[in-house]
Amino acid sequence: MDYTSEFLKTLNARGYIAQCTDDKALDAATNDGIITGYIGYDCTAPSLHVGNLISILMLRHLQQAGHRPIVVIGGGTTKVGDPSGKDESRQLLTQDKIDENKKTIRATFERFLTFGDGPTDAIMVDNDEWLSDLNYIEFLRDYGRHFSVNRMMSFDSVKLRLDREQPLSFLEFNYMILQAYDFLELNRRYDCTLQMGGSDQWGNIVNGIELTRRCDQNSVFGLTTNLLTTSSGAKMGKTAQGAVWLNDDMLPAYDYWQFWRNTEDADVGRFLRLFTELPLDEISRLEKLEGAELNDAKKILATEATAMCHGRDAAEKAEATARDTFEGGGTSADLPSVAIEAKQLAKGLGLLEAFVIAGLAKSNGEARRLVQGGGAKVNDTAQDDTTATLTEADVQDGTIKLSFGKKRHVLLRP
RNA sequence: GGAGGGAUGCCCGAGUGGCUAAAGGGGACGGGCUGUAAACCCGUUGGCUAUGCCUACGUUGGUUCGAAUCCAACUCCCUCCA
Repeated sequence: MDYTSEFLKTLNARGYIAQCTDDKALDAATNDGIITGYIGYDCTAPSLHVGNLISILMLRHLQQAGHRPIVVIGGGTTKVGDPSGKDESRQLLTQDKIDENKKTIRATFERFLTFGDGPTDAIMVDNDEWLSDLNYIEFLRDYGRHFSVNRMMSFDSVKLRLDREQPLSFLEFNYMILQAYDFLELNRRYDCTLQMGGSDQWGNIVNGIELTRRCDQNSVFGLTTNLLTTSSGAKMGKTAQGAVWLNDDMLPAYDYWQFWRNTEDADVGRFLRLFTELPLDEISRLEKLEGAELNDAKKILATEATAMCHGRDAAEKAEATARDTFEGGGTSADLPSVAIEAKQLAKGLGLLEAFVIAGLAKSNGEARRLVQGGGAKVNDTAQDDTTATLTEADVQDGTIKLSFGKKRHVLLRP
């Protein structure tokens, strides 16, 4: 449909929207004045990853369009565990671990949103505040009666698990009720009328909307985005090292830049619209580039996306480092580096061990296979001897450059 | 509570006394081709002080020269019955 509000027009033009519970009414509401919208994040890991990025950017667009975003940290719901999209119960996290994760996740949002006390300033709340104090019997009588088990069984998050004959604990079964209650509570506390999320959250969101209507007769909205996949259908956000984290102590800005730089051709336009804030006509020009020229668009994508997450300086530094490394064929002093002791070189550091110390290989065995497969380089020279050692003679300009394949490089600094 | 079925490497899944560090597939990684892309082709995919040693087929014991494979007990899951 054709939207009239700035918020929905932007999301639509940039390809964010998958489903909306009532897009006409939401369009009208966002035109009418400031609305408050929220997205919840469970703290199952110490950092969010690119899979969460779309939703974070939706909050950002919400704020830029003159509305108020709420970030809900799932301190309470994490204790239960969302069964959506998972085959098996996740291991339950300890309270300590949850608290720790909460702390490190918070920082990420400050890059993307403006927090404060103003009418459109973002706020962050933890659902542990209201969930942990619930009284079981009271909760069941007040809210549990609004949920039909028959209906709950039909939601994908539950149905998929049952169809695949995977166990679903009663604990997890309650997740959707708690998330629904979150929405009701946010509506009461902050007049929040919109919940957004990935399309896997559709069921949970709809439950919250219904609960709010049944309890308080308020009508609220849900809006979802498509889950992020590459054109070739692969789940996005995994690299050799694991997930693509947003916190730079989990993944350096250089590696984050590299992640975007390696985008598939077919995804460039889509990603530029979703993950950068370049004007749309500029994007349509970039995505029309063909062949090797498309690489220029990928560099812009990488730099813009990295700038938003790690700052413009870090992004440009990553770009320069990549240029030196890949196009200059040389070594940039800004590649990720690992310190080693001079003593180790004096007595000769095993080649395999060096790769492990650098964090490029998980074990000597992996390093050995790399050498045997012809993918190991020292100072850009291929290595074929698994028993070789590194000495002071290998130090060039104060470092030894180790390469794992063509793309992953680390400098050892004695 | 009863009856039956199941648990294998990152995932799926074959194996039902020695030839099994365990077929096959997926994923991942490396190489080739390219454009730091995709597709395709080739290779690798438990660890180590390495012509050997250690760990591994739910857990713990047992039988055997030898067990993922046979036996017992236990744990967990699934299906049906009550």
